[in-house]
Amino acid sequence: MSSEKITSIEVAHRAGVSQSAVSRVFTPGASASKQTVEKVRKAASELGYRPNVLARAMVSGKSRIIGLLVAYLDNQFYPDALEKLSSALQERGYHLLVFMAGKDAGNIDNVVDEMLDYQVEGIIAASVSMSSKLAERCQSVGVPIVFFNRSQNDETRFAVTSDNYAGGRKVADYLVAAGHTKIAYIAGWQFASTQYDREAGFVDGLNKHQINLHARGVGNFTSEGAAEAARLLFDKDPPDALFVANDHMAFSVMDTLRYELGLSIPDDVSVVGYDDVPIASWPSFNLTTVRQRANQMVSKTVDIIIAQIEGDAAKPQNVKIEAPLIVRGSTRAIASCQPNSSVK
Amino acid sequence: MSSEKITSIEVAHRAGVSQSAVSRVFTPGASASKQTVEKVRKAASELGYRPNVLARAMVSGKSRIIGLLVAYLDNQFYPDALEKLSSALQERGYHLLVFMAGKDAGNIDNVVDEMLDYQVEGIIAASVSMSSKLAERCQSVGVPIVFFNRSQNDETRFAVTSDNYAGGRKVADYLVAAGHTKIAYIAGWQFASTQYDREAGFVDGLNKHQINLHARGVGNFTSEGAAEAARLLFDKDPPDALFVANDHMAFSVMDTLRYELGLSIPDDVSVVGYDDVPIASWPSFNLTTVRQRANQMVSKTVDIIIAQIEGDAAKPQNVKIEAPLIVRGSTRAIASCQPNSSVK
DNA sequence: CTGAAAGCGCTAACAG
DNA sequence: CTGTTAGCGCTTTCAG
Repeated sequence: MSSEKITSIEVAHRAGVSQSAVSRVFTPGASASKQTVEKVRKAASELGYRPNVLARAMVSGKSRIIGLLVAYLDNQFYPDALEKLSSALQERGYHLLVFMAGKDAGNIDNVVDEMLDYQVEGIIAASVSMSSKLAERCQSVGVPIVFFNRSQNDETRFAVTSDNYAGGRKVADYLVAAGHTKIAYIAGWQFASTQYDREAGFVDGLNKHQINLHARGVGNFTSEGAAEAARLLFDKDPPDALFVANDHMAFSVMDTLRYELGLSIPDDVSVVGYDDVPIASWPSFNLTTVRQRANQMVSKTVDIIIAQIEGDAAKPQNVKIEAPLIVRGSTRAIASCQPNSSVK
Repeated sequence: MSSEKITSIEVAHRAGVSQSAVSRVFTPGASASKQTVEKVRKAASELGYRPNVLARAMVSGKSRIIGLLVAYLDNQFYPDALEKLSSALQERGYHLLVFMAGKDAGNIDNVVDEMLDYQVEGIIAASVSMSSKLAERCQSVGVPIVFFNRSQNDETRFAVTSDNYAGGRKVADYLVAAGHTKIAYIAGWQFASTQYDREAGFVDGLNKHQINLHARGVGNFTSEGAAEAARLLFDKDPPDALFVANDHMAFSVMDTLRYELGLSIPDDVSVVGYDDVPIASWPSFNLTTVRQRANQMVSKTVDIIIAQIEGDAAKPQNVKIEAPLIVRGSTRAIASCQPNSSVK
C-alpha cells in the first residue's frame, strides 16, 4: 500500500556512494571511512532502510535461522525452556523457526527435510526421541544438530540433558533413607532417554540398598496414562512410595491418589517427581522432585550450537547438567538427622 | 563435510533438461509434460535435491515465514495455542519464526523491525498488548498482522479473542444466581484487553442485578501478584465469591486461600477463572471457568492471516469466539435448578 | 577505502 | 511445453 521496500541501491543513491559501500556499512566486519558510514547511516534512516536478511543469507550462506523441532508442549518444562532458548538465541542474533513433529515418529524425517529447505544453520531437537537417521541426515548436509533433553549412549552426537541417571539415584537414596520399603516407579515413554536413564539410576540406587523395585507402571508422560498406572499400582499390595518419571505425570498421580483413592500424601504414600516445573512448588502439590536447571541446559545448548555454526567445532558430547533433589512435602521426612545411616 | 548442497542446475544436467524445467516441476502452478516431470523427479531424488526456500523467497517475494511475537509463555494457554498455531500453519506450508518481546513495551518496536528483516509474510502477535505503532509499522510495509488474544475497540485491525465481555457477564450471572452478594474481582495486567473486557462484562453483569463489586485487587496475570491480591482482599470484610481474570492466577489464589488462609472452596468462597486450561479440570482445582476455545481461535487466526497474505483481503475485524462457562466444583451450585449438590 | 562486477539459487516473463 | 534471459537484494572478490 504505502512505502515500498527500500533496497541498498536506493540508499546508495541518496548517500551518493556505491551500493557496495552501503553493504559494507551494514556488515559487521566492514571497512568504511567515518564519512561514508555517516552518509550511509543518514540516508538509510531517512529512507527506513534495513538489510534483507534473506538476500544476505543467499550469498553469505548464513540465514541466522535455527530450526526447532518439538513434539509437544504439554509438559510445562518445555514452554519454559522454549522461552529461554528463544531469548538466548535472539540475543546472539539468531531466531527459532518452529516445526512440530507429529506424534508419529515416521513423520519426523520429512520434517527435517522441510527444515533444511529453509537453510537453517542448525537444529535443536527437543522432546523428540534421538533418531540416528535424523542426525545423519543433518550431518550429511553439514547442519549441526543438538538434542535438548534427550540423549543417546553413544557419544557421537551433541546432547544436553540433566544428569538423569544420577537424579534417579538421588531419589532412590532419599526414599530408602526415609524408611520406605515398598517403592514403585511410574515410567514415561519408553523410547525417551530421560525415561530410561531416570529409571536405571533409580533401580540401581534401590539395589545398592538391597531393595528391589516393588512395582512398575507406565504412564508414557501423559496425565491420563499416569493416572491409569497409579490405579493399577494401588489395586493390590500398594506401594508406600512412588517415583514418577516427570512432574507432569506426578501431578496427575497425586490427584488420582488423593481424590480417587482417598489416600493421604505423604502419610499413606510418598510421591517424587522429576523436572521441578513451577507447579511443583504450588502448595497444592508441594512436590519433592529433581530439578532440571533449565537455564543451564539452555545456555549450554546455545553455546554448543553456535560454536558449531561458527566453526569452533568441538567433539560431540553428552552434556549432563547436575540435577539436585528438591525436598518438599510430598515425601515423608527422613526420621533423624544422623549422617549416612546407609553404608556402601 | 560430505554431500554438498545440490542445486536445480545439477538436477537439470542429470535429467537432461533446462534449469527452468526443474523449477517448474517443483512449482505448484507449473506446466510440464509427464515425461519431464518424471525425468526431473528421478534425477532430483537420486541427487537428494530439494528447492531452496530462501532463494525462492527472494524472487517470488514469498518467504513462507510468519513471525510470532510473544511476550511470555507462563500461562498454559499460550503453549497450547502455540502448538496448535504452529501445526495449523505447517499444514498450510508456512512456519513460525519466534520472537520474544521483552517485558518492556519499548523494546517491541525494535523486535518488529527484526521480524521484517526476515521478510516475514505476516505477523501474529500473542500475549502482547495491542500497539498502534506496531500495527502501523507493519501496515506501512504491507505486512499483515493479527492480534491473538488481544484486541482494541477500534475495528481497524485484525484481532481474534474469545468474547471476553460476554464471558465476564456469564460469570456475574452465575455468581449472582448462586446467591453470592459480596463478589470481588482480581484483575490482570491493566493494558491487556483481555483484562478490561472481562472486567467490564463482569461489572456490567453485576450491576444488571443491582449488585456492586464488593472489592477489587490486581494480580497482573502473575501468580505472585494474584496471591498478594487475594491476601489483601481477605484482610477484612472478605468476599464470598471471587472472579479471577485468568486461570493461571486463579490457581495461585486458590492455593493461597486454602493453604494460607485456611478457607474452604466453595464453602467459604467461590472461585471462578478464565481460560479453561487443562489444569482447571484437575481434581485439585476443579475450577469453574470460562473456556477459551483455542482450536477455534487458532483456526480463525490462521484463516485470517493466510487470506491477507494471499490477497483475499477482508475488512479488519475483531473476531470474538463465544466462550462458554464451564461449571465445576470451585463454585457454590445454584440452589434451585441443580440436581447435584456441590458437597463432597 | 571504494566502486565495478560477478554471482548465491531460484522464478517468471518471453520467445519459440 | 520448454529453453533462454533477466533479475530478486545482497556480499564479496578484484582492481583501482
